[in-house]
Amino acid sequence: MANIREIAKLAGVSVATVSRVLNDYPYVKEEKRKAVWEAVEKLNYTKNINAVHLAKGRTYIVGVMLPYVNHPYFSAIVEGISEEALRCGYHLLLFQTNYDVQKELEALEMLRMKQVDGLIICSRTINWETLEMYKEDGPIVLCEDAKNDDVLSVYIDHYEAFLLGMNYLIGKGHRKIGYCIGRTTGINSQNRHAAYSDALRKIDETPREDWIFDHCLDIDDGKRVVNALCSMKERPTALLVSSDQVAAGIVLWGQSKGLNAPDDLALVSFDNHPISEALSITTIDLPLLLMGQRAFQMVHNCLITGTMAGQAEKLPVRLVERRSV
Amino acid sequence: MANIREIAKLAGVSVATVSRVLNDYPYVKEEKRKAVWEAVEKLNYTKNINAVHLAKGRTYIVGVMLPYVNHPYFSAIVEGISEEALRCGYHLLLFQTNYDVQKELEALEMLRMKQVDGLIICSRTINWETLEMYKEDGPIVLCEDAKNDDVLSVYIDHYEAFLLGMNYLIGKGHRKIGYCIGRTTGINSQNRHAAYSDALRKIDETPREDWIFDHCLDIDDGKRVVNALCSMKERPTALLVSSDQVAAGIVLWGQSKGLNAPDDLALVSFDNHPISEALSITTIDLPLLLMGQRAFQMVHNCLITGTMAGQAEKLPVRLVERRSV
DNA sequence: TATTGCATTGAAACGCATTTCATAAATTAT
DNA sequence: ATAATTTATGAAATGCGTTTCAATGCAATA
Repeated sequence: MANIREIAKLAGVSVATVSRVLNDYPYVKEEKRKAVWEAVEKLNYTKNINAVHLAKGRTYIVGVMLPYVNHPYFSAIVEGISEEALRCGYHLLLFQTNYDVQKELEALEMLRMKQVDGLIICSRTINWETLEMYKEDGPIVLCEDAKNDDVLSVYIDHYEAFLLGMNYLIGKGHRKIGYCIGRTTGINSQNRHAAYSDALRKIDETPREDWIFDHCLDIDDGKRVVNALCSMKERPTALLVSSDQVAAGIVLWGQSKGLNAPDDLALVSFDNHPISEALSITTIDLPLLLMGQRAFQMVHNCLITGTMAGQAEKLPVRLVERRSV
Repeated sequence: MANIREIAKLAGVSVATVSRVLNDYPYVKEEKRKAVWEAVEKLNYTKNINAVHLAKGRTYIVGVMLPYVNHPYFSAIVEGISEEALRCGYHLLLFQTNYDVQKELEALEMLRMKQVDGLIICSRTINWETLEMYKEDGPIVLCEDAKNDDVLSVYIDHYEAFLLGMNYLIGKGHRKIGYCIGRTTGINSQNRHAAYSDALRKIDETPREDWIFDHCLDIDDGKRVVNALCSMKERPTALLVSSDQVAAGIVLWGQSKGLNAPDDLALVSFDNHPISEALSITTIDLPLLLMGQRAFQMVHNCLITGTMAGQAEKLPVRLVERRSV
């Protein structure tokens, strides 16, 4: 593979001039410019981008840390990030973690090693203190409530969103309410649990452990929830479900068990994925695409301005009334 | 940021020795090893990975070219790739193309520039000849039928799969059959159309243009198809649908229009996504996760053995009978 | 004791593009 | 016509880790 020095020699100019031509800088005579392009053509030259990265100290790559990709929640965020990245000439490096702290650390190390110019964290397990150790290494944007102003974040206030759902159900007369969630750890989940408890406390009800369904991510999990509900002596009259996918599973598997929404079980879920519309599920719209877009914009903004002032942006949610309540 | 030379100076050894320690090579006295680690600690040293990439001529990154990520079909493939990549210590760089040739070329250029060690193409628009120009630059694996032995591919024989679906419907007595597809260009789509035509010809039916629904990707598109069907004087009795998502949309939106499966419209779709089970849709299982895994393994195999012998691996499909026919 | 061989270690070359600094030539301004 | 700019161009430094090659030291075999 030819390098820039060979081009310089063949074109009869210096490497600096070749670099100028290649990067479209002014102050190069037209004839030399032509000579360089001809040499490039003749030797079939292509830049070694790793040398460029080394010299520039930049890669124009942003890392995306997430537990997994094949879930609508995360792929929607990634789509948003990707859209913006594309527009700005950046690429995305995926760090799939499965919530493994070791893998999360690896992603952070990659920021330090300059593999990526910035990092977007869609979800995490790693603690706050560890995260802070990498603040100097490049912009990090969290897609969750940072509760902390010295880091960048774009987030959905899941306390508020859950409260919105709870109050809606309570307003419809429900008092025996449970919920489904992807995992119980994680800041989003904790916020949601707090909203759940607080809302119940207001109507003098106590949270019931057995009405909280963990590990609910996909349609299949709805089946599990339906089965569990069917074998309960006392069951909730309503569920708040953290994902439309799970709610869809509950609706569909519920039908086959004679557990119909909204009469036997009212449902309010989250995302406003097309599936919720098709199934007439009342849902709380989450601007996931927008969250991804804003996250990238924040990283990008830091990169071009050089400032890293912490800022947190809360995105609005909206209840979409349909027929599952 | 400290570099390897400063570490060497502080530890009182040569840079070669530092490199040996850092990379865990033998033949370094224990005391020097310790001195190096201490210097690393003291100066808070981290490798600049771009220098490593430049020196090694490898990045341990594999590129993934796809039109978009937020569709279950592609996110399943990416999940498979990612799983294997993780196991082998590789990372994934996303090239989202939206089927734009310019963007596809960019991904290929990144292979040439050594940004990535290999490339997996999930779907493409770019033509065969262009693709071949990058063969020398590193392993490229196609996730579609290459019909050509001098490139690597893992694929689902969509001709065969579509034929399987068609014959199943025909066996059930259907003769007026249409189909839904994501796009009409693309090799997979062409194969499917060929199977459709061939199957109809066998029973002396002619393909009907207005029973072929293009741009069908998501649940929403099912709505469009239902609306179109409802306003037809003569409508098909069965549809082959290239994605479970679309089939789900057709089933659900069909219900609200009094168009019920299987009586008013029989459906056979593809993927065997959980949603098809929940809706009892007869589907043809596509091993997407496996396809992703095998694709990565092929790239990886080329990288470690250095051989690039073209090979094509066909993955099996399987009809899952349920109640939409 | 002479010799083969492994353990250790460092100097220097290598991968390659970007960028700064100094210089020279060509214009424009005074 | 002279000073002040602007245009053009190359040498050399810079970013930084890996790897090869030669050399030295020390132990084991002949």
